[in-house]
Amino acid sequence: MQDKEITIYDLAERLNISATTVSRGLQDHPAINKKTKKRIFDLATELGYRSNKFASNLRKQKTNTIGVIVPRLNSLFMSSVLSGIEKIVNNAGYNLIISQSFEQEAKEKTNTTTMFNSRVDGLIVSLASDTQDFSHFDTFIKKNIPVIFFDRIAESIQSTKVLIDNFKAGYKATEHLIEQGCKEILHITGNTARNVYMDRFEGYKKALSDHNIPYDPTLFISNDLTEQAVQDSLLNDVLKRDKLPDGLFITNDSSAAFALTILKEAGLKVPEDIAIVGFNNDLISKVTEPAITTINYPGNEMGENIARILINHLDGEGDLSFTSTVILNTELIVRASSQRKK
Amino acid sequence: MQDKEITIYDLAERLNISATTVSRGLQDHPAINKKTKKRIFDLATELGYRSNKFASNLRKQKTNTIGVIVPRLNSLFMSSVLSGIEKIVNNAGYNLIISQSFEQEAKEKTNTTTMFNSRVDGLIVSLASDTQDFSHFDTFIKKNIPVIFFDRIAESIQSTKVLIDNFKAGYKATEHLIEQGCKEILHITGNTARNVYMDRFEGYKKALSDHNIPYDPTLFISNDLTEQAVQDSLLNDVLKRDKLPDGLFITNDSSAAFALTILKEAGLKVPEDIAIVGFNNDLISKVTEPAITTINYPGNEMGENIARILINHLDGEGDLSFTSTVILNTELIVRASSQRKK
DNA sequence: TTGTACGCGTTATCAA
DNA sequence: TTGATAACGCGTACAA
Repeated sequence: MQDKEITIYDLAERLNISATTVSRGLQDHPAINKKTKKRIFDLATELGYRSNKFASNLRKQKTNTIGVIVPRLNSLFMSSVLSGIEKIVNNAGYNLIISQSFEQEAKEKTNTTTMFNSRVDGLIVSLASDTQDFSHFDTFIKKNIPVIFFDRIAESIQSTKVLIDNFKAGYKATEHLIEQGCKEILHITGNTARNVYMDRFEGYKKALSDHNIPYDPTLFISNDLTEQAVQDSLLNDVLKRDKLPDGLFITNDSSAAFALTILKEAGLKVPEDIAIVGFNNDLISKVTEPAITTINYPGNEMGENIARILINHLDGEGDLSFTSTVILNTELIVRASSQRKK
Repeated sequence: MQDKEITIYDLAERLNISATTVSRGLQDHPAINKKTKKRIFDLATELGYRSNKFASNLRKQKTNTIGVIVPRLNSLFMSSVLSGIEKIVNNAGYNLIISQSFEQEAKEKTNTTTMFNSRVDGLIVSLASDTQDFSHFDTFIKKNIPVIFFDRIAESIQSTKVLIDNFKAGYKATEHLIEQGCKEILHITGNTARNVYMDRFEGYKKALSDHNIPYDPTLFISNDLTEQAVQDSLLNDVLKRDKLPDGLFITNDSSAAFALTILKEAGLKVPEDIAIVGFNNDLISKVTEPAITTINYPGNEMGENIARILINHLDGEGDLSFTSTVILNTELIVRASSQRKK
């Protein structure tokens, strides 16, 4: 420690005014003389004063910190969301604490507790894929600390939710495959306990029925979408069948890329033998051979929306409509992996 | 707010002891009777007591928070590093504040200031690619707040650094291409003001000279490694040359994947016409056609190392050796994009 | 082994 | 428009 930390008392002493006035001046309090304010600010910058957040937090009982818990950071979608959140939240003077659940309920619970103990003013969560029990959020709800869920939400929790229309996206993806002439569309997806996967699945089924294609349960596979799981499902099951599917709708781009690799190795031609649609518009979908048709997720926009809602709430506005649901639009991006017709 | 927040005074009152004893008991102070401790802990859990970090921080003049500034979150490497850091840091009772510079010096400066004002106990930084001036870290150094640089470091700053041996990695990658019969090896990389790119470049040159291949400056291209830049360099320059290179060492996997796509579209065969080696072992390198040979970066290990060093320092140990440099090993992962010989 | 008393830096309250 | 004072919850020197 070289220079001692400057406090409002130091400023007050030098300016021959009270610490109260300094505090008010620093906060641009309307009742303070403009000249006094200027003197305060000038000296503050001169001496390198910085407000002590802990004293302030202690006094105000507020932390100006927002917690974020996500399953994983390593997707373009997640980092776009975070980027959006961070932008808004920073401008509003809040800090961000980020942690990952690595798709595990246990880690999610621990993280939630940590956030609680850090007294975040608000929490933003995208659920781990295997979270079944939501009691770890009860402490927040009890204390009226706002929790916003996004993307992977819990239907049963009363709280604001921000997500895309997964049903519509699933519908669009499936309909696109049908329009490309696919009749036997395989759907590989995650745990349907999670809304995102369930809704996409429902969209898939609706598109089939709207086009008079009967739903075939053997064409539905639910696993954890890891490389291993996708490989298992394809090699040990699908590729051993007598009748192979001619379309694949798989609900994330990395998995789509794995699937593509495996199918090509098995000698299938994409899109001629099997057309593929992924989900997320991650970088990876652009560089495979062929590039993968996918659903574009508005990550940044979603992040900004989440942050705005939360901050409005924290700043005391918009309190009434707090248990709302915001649904964002998605867009189908057609690439070579599914184009069989011009 | 439903339940009022419990403080050590509440506990003290109920147990008919002083707040001091409660405070000590909670901290497992040796001088406190075991039975008293037990009574304190039991009541604390019963009432849902949680320590107020702000009061504690205020009192201790320590925040138990560590700041991390990285260029971007969206690579497997970065999320592995963060994951490693988070693990160690959490176990040691610290919190993590993460922010992204998006490769911009200005944003990096702002983030640094925010971290400073949040009074982080330590800072972990990987520099933005265009950062030239490091004065924003001076405030930390002046106040003796430890700053650890990793991966993208600043040679000129006196402080602990954790990184891989980029020189060796560059050497290995290049040598591998030479062994596969390449003679005209194109090297596309980032801003060589940054150590990671400069060192890989030096490794590249050394490998060439050790194998008696003269260094050809026209085979060296430095850009920002974005999709656009890679495309420009290849389409508007390299592919128009009379003599095409027969090897490409490009220092990140996304760029390698872009390059691969572009070269294939231009009618070149990989690895027959041109063999490719990337860098990072990101997911993307596994799913391209062909899969890309790359350098595996020990992200997790790096993260854990960084965190351990920092925490040891903060806890008062290892103070002497604080300006050390830790270098981790890398490994070449050979895939189809470079294999021309068996 | 336990308790008293004070201070960390800020802000809310009340008074001037 | 400004000031005096107390309080936020905790940790610690000193005392017992």
